[in-house]
Amino acid sequence: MINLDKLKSTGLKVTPQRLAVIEAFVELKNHPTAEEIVGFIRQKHPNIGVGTVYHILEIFEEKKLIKKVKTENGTMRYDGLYEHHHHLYCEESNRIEDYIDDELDDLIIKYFKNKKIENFKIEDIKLQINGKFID
Amino acid sequence: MINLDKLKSTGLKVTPQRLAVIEAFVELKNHPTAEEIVGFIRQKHPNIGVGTVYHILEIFEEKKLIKKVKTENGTMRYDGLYEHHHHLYCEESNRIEDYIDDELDDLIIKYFKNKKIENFKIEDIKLQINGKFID
DNA sequence: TTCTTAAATATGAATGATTCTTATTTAATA
DNA sequence: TATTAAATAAGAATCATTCATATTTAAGAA
Repeated sequence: MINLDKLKSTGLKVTPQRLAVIEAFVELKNHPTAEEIVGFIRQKHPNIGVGTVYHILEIFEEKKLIKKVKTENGTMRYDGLYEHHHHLYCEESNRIEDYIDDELDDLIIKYFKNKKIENFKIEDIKLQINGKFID
Repeated sequence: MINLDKLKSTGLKVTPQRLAVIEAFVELKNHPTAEEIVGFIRQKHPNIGVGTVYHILEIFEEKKLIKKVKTENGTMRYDGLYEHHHHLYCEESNRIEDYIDDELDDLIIKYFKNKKIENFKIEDIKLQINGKFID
């Protein structure tokens, strides 16, 4: 998950707005949209600009601190976890959770060691696991 | 792949515009955007409305004739193949190809028969296979 | 500490894909 | 052939995102 140290290690300037975006990722669960992040931050910093947040998110993505998550309806959501992982989706509730499973990754890697896809060189495989959360 | 018979079997009206959208799916490869579909159709039917195409695509999706494909940059693309399948993506060229692999599906289903995900009931699993096309 | 400067931010206008509204037309059927 | 619900064309409206610009600021240098 994104944090201050990771931000510092990129060489980017540490600004109150960037700290606020990081805080938003820590506090907000479920892969927030840009608007949700702005809403969260405005509780404490009412003057943050929407454009600024979009800009910060873009920069953070470039620096591999966060990932964009495309959703069914088109609006972007953002994931504070950059490292390789999969997603659990519930279309009903719109909830998204990260799913990490090294054993599964191994299984799939092994599978594609034997069975090549013609005309395609695989670099990365992500699973979109659709279903329902039970709680 | 979508075709006239499938359209008829939904009970929807068969209109020239809908036939043209079906033709666009058959002719255009690589999961076209709404704009690309409009462009293709306008070669023969210059007066088709953009809103009409969006409306047809929405209806077709509801009736399970096509699928929406979300892309990295946000604009929707459409897939004339509805049946369960995976996608090969190349971020460089923006090309998307369908990938069908029953053996792989079996493997994954078996895996999740043993290893349940806590608090989640799986309904469907799709793979996003990122890499490069070689031709 | 103060200065310097490139980088970051706020603001609001612009864009572009998609949706909506409304009047008109048409496919299907009786 | 007449009827009618559904489909379409046209263009306005929306909404997320991007862009342009003037202002401010973080971080390193002096």
